[in-house]
Amino acid sequence: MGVHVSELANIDRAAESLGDAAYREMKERIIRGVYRPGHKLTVRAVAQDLDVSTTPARDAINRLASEAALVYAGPKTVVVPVLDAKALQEITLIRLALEGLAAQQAAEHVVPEDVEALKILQKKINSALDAGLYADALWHNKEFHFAIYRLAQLPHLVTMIETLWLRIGPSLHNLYPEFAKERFGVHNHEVAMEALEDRDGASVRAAMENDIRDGYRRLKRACREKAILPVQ
Amino acid sequence: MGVHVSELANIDRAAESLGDAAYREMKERIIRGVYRPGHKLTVRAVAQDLDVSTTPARDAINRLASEAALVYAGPKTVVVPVLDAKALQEITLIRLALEGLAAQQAAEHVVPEDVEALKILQKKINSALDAGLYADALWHNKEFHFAIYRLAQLPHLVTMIETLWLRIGPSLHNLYPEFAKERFGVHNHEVAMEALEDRDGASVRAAMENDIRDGYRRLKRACREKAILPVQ
DNA sequence: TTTACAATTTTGTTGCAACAAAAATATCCG
DNA sequence: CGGATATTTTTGTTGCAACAAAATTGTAAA
Repeated sequence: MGVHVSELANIDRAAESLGDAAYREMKERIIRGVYRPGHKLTVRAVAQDLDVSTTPARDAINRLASEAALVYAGPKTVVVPVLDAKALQEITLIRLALEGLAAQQAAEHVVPEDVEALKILQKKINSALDAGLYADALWHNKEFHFAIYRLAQLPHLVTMIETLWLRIGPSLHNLYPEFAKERFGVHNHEVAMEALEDRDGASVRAAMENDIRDGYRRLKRACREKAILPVQ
Repeated sequence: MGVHVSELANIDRAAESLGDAAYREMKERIIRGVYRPGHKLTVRAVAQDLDVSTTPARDAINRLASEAALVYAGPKTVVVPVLDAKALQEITLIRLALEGLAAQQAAEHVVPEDVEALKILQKKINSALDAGLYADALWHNKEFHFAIYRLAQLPHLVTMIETLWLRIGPSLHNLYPEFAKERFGVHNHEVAMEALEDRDGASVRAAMENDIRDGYRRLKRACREKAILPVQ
């Protein structure tokens, strides 16, 4: 078995197995929109992409499929999921419950420094929108949300929310710039930060729930106007 | 042509692979308490138990670990999770959010035949308790809960709830018969069924939330009184 | 041209051996 | 005997070849 150059990037991850690294890399690519909805993934193609053998590639694909970040489209075909209205609605319902809970609990542990960090993240979102870098804006938006959710100090909950974002993430990239142009969530984010400063859990929850609902409406509208066609 | 996520339930997947079968079998054993909390699982031991090679055994272990149904207790050791107070509290919080949502939505789709089926399940719970078959009572209790949750017709949600039950399941078996003796949930279940007959979502949710909270209290108390020591 | 069917290629799965890291055991020296 | 060190065993990981099933391509007859 060969030693790979990827060790240059992360020295301290020597303990991580190739399968775990492949999983992380694939997850990142899915979230960042490298693989578009409908894209078919094969063990050997992924292995070649990541420069590993079939075993770690298969490990990564299976793990992502078991989290529903990838879905089975046939007996021997795994694809990046294509969101339809029904799935979008269900995932939004679950997101409201879980992210609402995380947002509310965040108020229990927040300290002023956390809000400062959030303000910096919000600035990054705004800058990315100004520059038209919509993929970056989406990324920073994700960072903003999870910075809040992590404050709740409920690791299981954060992990579960991540799997939900993984399921809708790919479809977001088919929708910008139309989606991002409307300055998603700026107001809701401001309200959430103010509520965090007041340690007002109910208001934090309300703000984040509004953000999720606003995103849902835009996404639903965009899905109607512009059919999301799978690639390949 | 891409496949939409909600269609996945309708697509019957081809013959089950050995890895999937191993996963199912291991999951069943964990839920039924064959492997107790703290039990260490090795690839080769599982392979021998299930009479398959190491590859499907490793697939099953990795998948269960990625769902947190098994946890890493060291660099090279996967064990059945031992519940501590903090984890129990967090999972209960998430259960309240998710199972509450499922219970409420169940009222939107319930038909009288569903309630009849629930009454039969409740009878099975009572019979098992009468006979002192506590493991059976736990099993039927699980069936009762999920029969309600499935009514919500939200497959993603049901899957997520299942992973939560998988995390606390093993520890339940360390607690009965003390745990089961108190006739868990009989009253709450009755209330839930009446609310379902009235299609009163808020009341179904309240009943199931009460059931979860009652279980949580008993579990917490039992954990305090009787330390759950890992086996081996 | 179209359709049915055979040949070929692609692809996921499975078992297994080699390897390295960790754990367990044995050994030796004070 | 005690503790440190060397040795052996256990164990997860990785790469790979063989296999069967599915998808694709090629081919020929109508």
